[in-house]
Amino acid sequence: MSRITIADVAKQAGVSTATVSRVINQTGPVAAQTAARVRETISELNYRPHTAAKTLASHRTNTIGLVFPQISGYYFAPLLRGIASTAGEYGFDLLIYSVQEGAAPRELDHYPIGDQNTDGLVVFTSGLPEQELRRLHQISFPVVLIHCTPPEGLAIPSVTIENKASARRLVDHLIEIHNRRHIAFLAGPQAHEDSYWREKGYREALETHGIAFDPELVGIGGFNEQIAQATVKTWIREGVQIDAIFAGDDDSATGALTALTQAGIYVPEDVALVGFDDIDLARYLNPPLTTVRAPVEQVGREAIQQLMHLIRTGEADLLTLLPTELVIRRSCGCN
Amino acid sequence: MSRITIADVAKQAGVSTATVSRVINQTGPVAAQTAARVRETISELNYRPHTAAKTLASHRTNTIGLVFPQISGYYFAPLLRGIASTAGEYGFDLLIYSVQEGAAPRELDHYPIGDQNTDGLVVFTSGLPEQELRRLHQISFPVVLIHCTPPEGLAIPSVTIENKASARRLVDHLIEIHNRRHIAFLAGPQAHEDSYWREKGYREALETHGIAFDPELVGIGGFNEQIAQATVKTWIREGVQIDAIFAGDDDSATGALTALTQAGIYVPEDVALVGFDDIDLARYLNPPLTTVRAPVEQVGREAIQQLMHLIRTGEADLLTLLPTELVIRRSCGCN
DNA sequence: GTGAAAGCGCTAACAC
DNA sequence: GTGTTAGCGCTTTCAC
Repeated sequence: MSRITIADVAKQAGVSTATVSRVINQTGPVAAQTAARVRETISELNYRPHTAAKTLASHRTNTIGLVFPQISGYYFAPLLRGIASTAGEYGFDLLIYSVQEGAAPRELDHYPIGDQNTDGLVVFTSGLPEQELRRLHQISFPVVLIHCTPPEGLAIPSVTIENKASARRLVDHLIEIHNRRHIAFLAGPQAHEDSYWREKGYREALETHGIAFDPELVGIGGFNEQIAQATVKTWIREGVQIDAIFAGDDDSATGALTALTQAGIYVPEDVALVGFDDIDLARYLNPPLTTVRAPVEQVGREAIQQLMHLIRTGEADLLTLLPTELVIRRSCGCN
Repeated sequence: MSRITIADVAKQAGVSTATVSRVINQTGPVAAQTAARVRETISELNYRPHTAAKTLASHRTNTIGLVFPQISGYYFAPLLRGIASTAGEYGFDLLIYSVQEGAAPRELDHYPIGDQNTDGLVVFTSGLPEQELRRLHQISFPVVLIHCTPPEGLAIPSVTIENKASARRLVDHLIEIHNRRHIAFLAGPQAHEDSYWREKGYREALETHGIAFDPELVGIGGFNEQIAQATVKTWIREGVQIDAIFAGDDDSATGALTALTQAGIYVPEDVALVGFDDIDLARYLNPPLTTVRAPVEQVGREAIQQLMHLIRTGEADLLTLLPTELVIRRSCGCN
């Protein structure tokens, strides 16, 4: 049962392998009649071109790679959906590699994904160490970053969402509509870019409204329910004066809500609460959570589009910022 | 900037390409000293073997393929995590293909994933049409199915979860502990295997307890919140007598809960409610939902393990059934 | 323990 | 419009 090759097809159809190749790839002219005969033979023989041979000969893998630090979180599925479907539309296959959680870091000289087996890479947040990123950049290998700024001096295109502006609008809303002045912020993990910009928006909103920034009111949320809950508990115990909480993401908002509720503090009457992300759960919380929605799937689509552009032309937009949208529910005090 | 090849390494290290290949793949004996020199040269030159060339020469892709009907749902991320991490542990790359939703069906003779570019496939539910499955089976290509029984006559290994037994235990619980006798079932989509077995478990529980099966009490849930809500609304309007609902999945349970609550019917006092899946939301519902938890990530791990076995030995277990676990909360009447 | 050389299945000049 | 053929970069006998 040895594999059927292009030579078999050529022989059976009474043409050369070059002609078969031409009809398959629609490269170069072939007489309509010949083409028809070849196509017939192909399906008769149930022939399928061997991907590796094609790649080796053409220097194109027709595959794009996706590197993920870990497969989890509410945004994973929609993001991958955007990426997979767009890649498919361009006729590209998708190779994915997710860094093993807690696994030993890969030896430098053997990442399973890269220029050896893809035409370009989409890298999510800190999926790849700076060194590998530099190497790829140096050999002009197409890479697009998602939710991540390139390291110093590397002009790598990136696509991400508008964090600052919507964080700011959210806090503006708290101040202007609901008259809150003592607004706490639950920060995400250290060095997390999304968290950084959300905090930035928070600070700008305060400043604009002449409210002094109080470092005491910035706590560790860790983009995590338990951590946020503990932090808010501490605030309550210590009697920190707060009339609103901007949680860095909806997970920490969920934890904050639990801490508040357990302490008999009413949301939004005593303390208004807002989050970021609009996870499924947000609308089921009690009260339903006011938050910000990001176009996650579209981030994936856009990343692939930029990557395709980069592969084809060598150029792409250095920064693509996708707009986010306020989702007003009841936890801020509305309704 | 032409690519560094094995020949460059060989030359620089003063050996033949065969020797370099041997140290890279640890195939065949090499003097320790020679090996060291070669390794040094490799990292000096920053050499990376070209995947396609390797594949072409060795007839092994070292890649496994994953076919998905669509990227969504609560189980997607953990399932993929199980698959990706296990594949990685075996040193395999992961190529994924998800059928475009609403896209025209692929031409028969060109699936982007298959024997041309992978060593084996994991297929989720109805990811691949029967015809392609038959073709692959015929050429003895390794395939493992997830959450899906192979078509008639094809002995393809599959791994899935215990639906029937836990559905039955759930309904037993409703009958024995909470004394319910008029238990409705919200079925999933037509021909959905999980739904089929869950209903089977439901029927068995009824039968065991001498409760006649009443077709009136089986409604369309569609594994969907809206559909389930509409169905339950209809039941209420028509005055169907019900003291419990077994929703085929948690999404339909959520819809059922909304319909019940809106009609002023108390859960669990008037009508007990149970679901299946244990989605994140389940514990946040009011009351928290009693349901069944499936080891989703482990399904992925197991599928890859079976596939690896199949690739290596040509054999695998025809059916792997992973146990599920009752998660008792308050919507059934407990506590 | 090591090297020479024949492919693996395809593409892409180039010639006709 | 079509055929010939030289690689693509690697693995793998087979000698030595």
